[in-house]
Amino acid sequence: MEISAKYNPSDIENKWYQHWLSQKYFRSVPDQRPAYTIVIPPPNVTGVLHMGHMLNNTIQDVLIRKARKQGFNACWVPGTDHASIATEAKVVKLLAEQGIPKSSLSREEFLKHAFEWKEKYGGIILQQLQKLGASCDWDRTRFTMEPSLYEAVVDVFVDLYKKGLIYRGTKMVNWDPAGQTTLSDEEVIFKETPDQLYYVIYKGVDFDGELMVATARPETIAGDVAVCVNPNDERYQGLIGKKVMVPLINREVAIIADDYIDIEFGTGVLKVTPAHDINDYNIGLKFNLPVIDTLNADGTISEAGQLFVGQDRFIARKQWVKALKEAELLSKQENYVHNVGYSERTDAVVEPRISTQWFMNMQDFMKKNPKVLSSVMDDEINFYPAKLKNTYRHWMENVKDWNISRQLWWGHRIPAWYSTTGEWVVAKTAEDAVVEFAKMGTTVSIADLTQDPDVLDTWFSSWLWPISVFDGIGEHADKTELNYYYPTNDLVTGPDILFFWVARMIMAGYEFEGKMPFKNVYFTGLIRDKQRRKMSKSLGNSPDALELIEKFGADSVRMGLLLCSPAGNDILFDETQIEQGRNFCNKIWNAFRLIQGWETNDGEPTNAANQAKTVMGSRLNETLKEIEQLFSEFRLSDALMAIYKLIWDDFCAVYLEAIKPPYGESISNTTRKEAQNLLQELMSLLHPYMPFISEEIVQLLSDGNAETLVLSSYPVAKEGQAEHSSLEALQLVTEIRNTRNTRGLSPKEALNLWVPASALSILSLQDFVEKLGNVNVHTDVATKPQNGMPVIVGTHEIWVELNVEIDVDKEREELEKEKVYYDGFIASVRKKLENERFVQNAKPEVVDVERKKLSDATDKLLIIEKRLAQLM
RNA sequence: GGGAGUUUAGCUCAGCUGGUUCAGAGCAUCUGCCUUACAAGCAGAGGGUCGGGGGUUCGAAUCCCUCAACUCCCA
Repeated sequence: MEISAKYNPSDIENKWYQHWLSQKYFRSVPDQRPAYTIVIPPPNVTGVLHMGHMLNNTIQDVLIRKARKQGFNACWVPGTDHASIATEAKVVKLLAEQGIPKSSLSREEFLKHAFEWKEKYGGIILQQLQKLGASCDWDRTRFTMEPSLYEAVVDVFVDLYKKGLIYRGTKMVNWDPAGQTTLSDEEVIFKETPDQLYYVIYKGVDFDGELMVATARPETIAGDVAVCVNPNDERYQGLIGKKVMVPLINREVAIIADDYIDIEFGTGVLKVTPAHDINDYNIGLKFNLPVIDTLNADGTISEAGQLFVGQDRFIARKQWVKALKEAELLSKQENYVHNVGYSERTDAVVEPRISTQWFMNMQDFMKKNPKVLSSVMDDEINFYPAKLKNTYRHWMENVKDWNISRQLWWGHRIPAWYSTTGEWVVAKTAEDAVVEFAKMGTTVSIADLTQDPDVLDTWFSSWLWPISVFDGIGEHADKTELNYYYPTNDLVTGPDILFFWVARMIMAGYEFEGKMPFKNVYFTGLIRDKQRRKMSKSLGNSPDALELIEKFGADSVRMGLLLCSPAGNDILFDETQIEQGRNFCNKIWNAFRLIQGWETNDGEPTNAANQAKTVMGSRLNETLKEIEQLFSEFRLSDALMAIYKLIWDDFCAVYLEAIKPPYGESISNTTRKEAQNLLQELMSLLHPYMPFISEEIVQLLSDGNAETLVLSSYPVAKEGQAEHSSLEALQLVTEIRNTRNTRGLSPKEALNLWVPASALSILSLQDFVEKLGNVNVHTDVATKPQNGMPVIVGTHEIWVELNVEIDVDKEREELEKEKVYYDGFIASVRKKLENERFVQNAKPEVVDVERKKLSDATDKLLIIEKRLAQLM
């Protein structure tokens, strides 16, 4: 059979994925085996696969595939998140393009459109994950708004309300004028923004003079209800209690004093606008000031704003500035950089706004669930990297009430019901609401009731995900599966949603299940480009994920991403990393080609082959142990590197070269079989990382009769196996090659080598060394020739015969250099050993090591000096 | 403004509680090879005052102080 010299992934990857699916290898149902569970961080229904998803899901796939092969009942639950605000915005935009304004639709009509949209686009990302090789149990695909998960969210709301942990209140909240909804504090992104600071003149009413107020927001002047100074500010001592005129609006307001005011900032005078700033709001409460809301929900000026009514706030700002200038009430303006809050979803500048919303009382919640914090701090839940524990604690200790209502239609509708008189109750259904009203002594009929129009924050459903995907929560909960799969094992996600999601899943886990939702959280880094910029659509620096898979194959992409991604570190993406993956695939492919291409004979294996087998077996065993250690620390990147080196260096460069028969000759059937078995084991080891090529090779090795690598058992290190060190033997081979290289000798010409009988570790691998170094080993040192040169390996003096003229001067020069080094080295070790304090204080092992260093170095120095003497 | 973290080879990163000839890996670079598995390859090699300064110690990349630069989180 002719095998292509290059590995071509695309056909192979599709073929195997379809096969795995059709055989239901990824399916998990509870049985007697221990479960190993991962729930996917549900991608947004509006999303398409990007680099971050690929990294994140590759890591999950590695973990779940390894667990599956290790005999766990591995269950990876996929699904999507309804992404309330982002999806609603998309649907609104799409409808607008069709000439349908949202306002022309009823809630039901709008939702019909939204669900159609979700059906059409919502699953794309999951299909894309299949290209990557994700071994999810697709039969378990869930969606945060499907009926049972929807019901769970409503039940949880009612439950928390009854427990007194949810309340309805009027507070200053974050308002997104583009999405026209409130946001939680976590959804506001603060960015340093260049702006202008305007110095506006407020004329005195009952005193001669004026006050200057520095503000970045002149368009809110109409909402001013006072100006405030610091009581200790000498400049304004006499003015406190007097009045000034609000510019252009001509409203008299009082000058009040509060030590909140920063004397240093601006002019030390603050205009108090309670409707549009949280600090002003607090001052307003303290001084019992009125609230004048000068903005509409969409960010335009309201009637109460008096001037420029209906204009957008930023246009109104310019108009205000112009008008102030014209009235000679603007003293100056200067550049000013400050932090401005932007909506995480729409990127609109967030407005502080007083509004009646639903909140979760986090202080009480945390008091009730101390494990939420302690489990992470005490490493019951492990964070990788652990440094994020600090961030977590800091947030938890300062946690604020969670605004959970959103003024949107796409989401879980809040189960609160209002009577015609404005009274309200929380109840799952209208029928229940009637009962609740009755308890309050109010008789209402269902027809009198209006349900709260708002929906819940998306994270108020996502936080249940590890429980709700197993239908383990809510009125119709069936805990059979939950009891088996929960707590889940690992969660893989980005640090950017530590608070949004990870923290809240932990909260939900303890509140509703009394148990942690997962044991380990692996935080991936962000993927950046080579210049350390974030990948973004606007920069256009994000490669198309599917194109990459198309071009290089999923295995290569997976490897390229993982090789450079220690936990928590950002990844600087560079296509050359993927090329490394591709090169590795090609290397494996060619190793396979070599083995398959050999003609076999019935003879015994050569000594070299037997020795190579010992060496390889030893390296494999060591690497298996190393990999288990690395996995236990979630060092997936290092584990992959260990496998890479095992295959490339130990298997290909050493083992295969050692067993390879001379050109045109056949190989012992036994040896070839051993090589095939080794390759199969290596592929099994690699499979979690590179599932496609490994499966292809293993099936080709067995003509398709091998058990699938998806399910076959993962290689296990043999305990107590005596490891055979090939270190000195391989070092000798390198020295021989180096000797050849520097003297321009052909690798084809065999050299004679004299090895002393004391060099046991080398002589035990004599044939192996002869094969790899192309040398003939002699042990009778007395017969060594004069025209040779010594090679020092460990403390052994090995002699190579050279049939070329030796450049004595150069030889001597090099030896002199080495002599200088060893002289210095010996001196430093001696100094250490002669230091009594060292010998007394250091651990005995350490002292012994130093003594060994001294004696080894002395031996080497002797060899060097002897050789130098010969060259004189 | 408050807090956390980072700084080791050209690049990306390992180096755990101070002590193996400890300064390492991969990639990149350089040299020599079209050796019939693989040039997407083979065989070798070079490269770092461990951010600066100070300290503790017999001994510091590792511990302490200080300065600098960068990153993230929170207000």
